Amino acid sequence: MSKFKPTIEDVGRAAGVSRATASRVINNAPGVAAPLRARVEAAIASLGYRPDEHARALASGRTRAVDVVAISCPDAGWLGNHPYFGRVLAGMVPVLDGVNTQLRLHAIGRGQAADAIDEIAANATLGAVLADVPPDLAARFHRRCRRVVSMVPTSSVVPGMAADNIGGAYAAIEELHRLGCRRIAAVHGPILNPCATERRTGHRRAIERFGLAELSADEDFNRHGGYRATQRLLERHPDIDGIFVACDLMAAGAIQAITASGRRVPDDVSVIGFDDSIVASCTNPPLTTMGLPVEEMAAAATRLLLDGVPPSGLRMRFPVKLVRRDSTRRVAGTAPAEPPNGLMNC
Amino acid sequence: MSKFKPTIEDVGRAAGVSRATASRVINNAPGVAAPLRARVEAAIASLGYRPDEHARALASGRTRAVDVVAISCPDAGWLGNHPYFGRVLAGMVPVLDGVNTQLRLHAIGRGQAADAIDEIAANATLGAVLADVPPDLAARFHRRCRRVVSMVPTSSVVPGMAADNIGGAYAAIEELHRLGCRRIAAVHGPILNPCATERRTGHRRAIERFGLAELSADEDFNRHGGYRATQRLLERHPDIDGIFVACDLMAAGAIQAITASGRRVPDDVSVIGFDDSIVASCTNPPLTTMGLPVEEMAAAATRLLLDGVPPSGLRMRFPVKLVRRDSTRRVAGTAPAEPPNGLMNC
DNA sequence: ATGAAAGCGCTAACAT
DNA sequence: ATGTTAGCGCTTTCAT
Repeated sequence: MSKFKPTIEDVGRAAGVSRATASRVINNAPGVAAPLRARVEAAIASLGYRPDEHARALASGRTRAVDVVAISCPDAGWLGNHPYFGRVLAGMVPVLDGVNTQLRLHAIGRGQAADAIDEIAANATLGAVLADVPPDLAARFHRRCRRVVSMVPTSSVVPGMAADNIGGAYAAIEELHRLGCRRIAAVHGPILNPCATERRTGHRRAIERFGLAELSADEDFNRHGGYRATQRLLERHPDIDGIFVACDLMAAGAIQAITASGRRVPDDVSVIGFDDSIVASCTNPPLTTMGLPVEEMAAAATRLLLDGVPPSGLRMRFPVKLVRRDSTRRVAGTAPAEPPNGLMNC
Repeated sequence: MSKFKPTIEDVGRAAGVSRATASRVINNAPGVAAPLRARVEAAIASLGYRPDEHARALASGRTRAVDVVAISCPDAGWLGNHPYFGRVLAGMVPVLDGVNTQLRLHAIGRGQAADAIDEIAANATLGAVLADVPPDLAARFHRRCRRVVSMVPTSSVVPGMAADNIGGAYAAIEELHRLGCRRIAAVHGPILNPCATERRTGHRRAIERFGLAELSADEDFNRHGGYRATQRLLERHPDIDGIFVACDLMAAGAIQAITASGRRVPDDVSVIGFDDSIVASCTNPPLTTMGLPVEEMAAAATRLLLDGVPPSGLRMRFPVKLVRRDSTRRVAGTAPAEPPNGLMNC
């Protein structure tokens, strides 16, 4: 493997054409005769030519980069600790691999969020994946730059990845009901959060369908919130026998609160979470949860950006599917989950 | 805020000097008279000049980038799911912020690891942070490129961030002993893993010091491994009353296994983990653990790379400190952990 | 110590 | 359809 790095000039020479023609082929621009194009492509292959991204960026004025933006809570280690972001990155990296595109990570604090959004939008090239950006800021970004896709349903004009949150929440309640639970409570996320809203809707539909009482509480999407909400719920309605919790982190807190109240999971209270993140297999008992294909969604979002400007209002739908572990009662005749009841790989 | 982006030419003109001089000031190269330097600096400030990284890279032949490399298990969603990597990134991002340096993320599979390492080393610019790279590959990287720092102690020539794994493990056993445990077992990580080795050493020293029997098992650093090891240990030594587990993920499995055996945590068996990652607060009961300052370590590693070539064999030491939650018995007179016994922010 | 000038590898007008 | 040429913004000799 030689040290020499071929330039477009070399390619042109090898193919017996000018630099410009080589450039056209590389960027598959129109206006190159088929035979020439073939020769250039052969030259590229045989030389192992790879365009220099810096020269390209300098000459054309545009860079190839995808931005990932997340609002970080300054007080917490959010970005770092929250299982969600790692999954988003994990989904993006493989699709960016080999397409000469840099991945820029932005963690912006709540305070200067609007300015940061403007700045990122102004410098965007291929576009941005919004990992956890509230609707108003997402819309703001979209107003300044169309090359953007949100990982969650948000302002209706902003292209977004739409997991079936409604169906997932409905299915969770349905499962609890099938398991025999009749006093089913729900721990929801923040009022303003779009995902939380959808999951709330699914829950509401299900309780209407099954004729259940509405027992619910709202809190922030974190373990502590889940703990508090569950504690409150249990005090107010001691006969609760099943809880749907709108995210795994909260569900971890819910299980702790149930245990602290002297009840057992799932014997006294069944719990279903949402996400299927790493924490789902680390709770005790391991958490039954509605699995979200976060990595796939992130990959799809990235591909969208790579392919051009995503059409405004686009929604890509993703299914949410039940992952049974041990925080829900087992119905007679059902095989127990594979011991030790979690992902084998974690 | 105008749309105009000043170039080095503008700076030169504003300062009444040539482009070359401006360039020298920008790169603080020697050979510029103090007064001129001051004028150029003033011009830069007033114009809000920011050098174009692409032009710079093209002209100089070098880019400003820091690589992060992690070995990913292909079968698992490792990079995405493992709480560790998110923390590493979270530590790096803030120090890279505003220094015009790109962060390249590499997740390489076990198979083509050596090739990938060579490739990354060949293209490294500011250098690489090795997040989870085994000693032989770390050494290989270092042989090809000195601009590298490992997040864990590894081959002795490779600069590394060294958490006090030995002291941490020792302190964990010490705590268990203080709490009254006398049949203390240890669940260790893989034989070849440097961190696991150090934690094993700390454990060994402590049991010698306290005159305890050596009850231990080795498994992979994941929940499943922790589960299996604990299960085995409990079968062989039913009188175990405390377990030190070499990482939080394993500890989550350990708690599950203890519960599954009909014992209670911490009443029958106390558990101490290692890392203080997100999962530590999500187990049930919340996990007492030895906290590792991963974000700080990653930040330090990044700064090292930014500052030049880290000296071979460098070790930066970081303390590991006990975080008390509820998986360890409470001694009489000790205040209970803050309810709900976890990080308030997660 | 400072400036002039030649590229870095590529794209994009403009010619042909 | 293809080639020629002029930069993109910067670093870096080489003169002065």
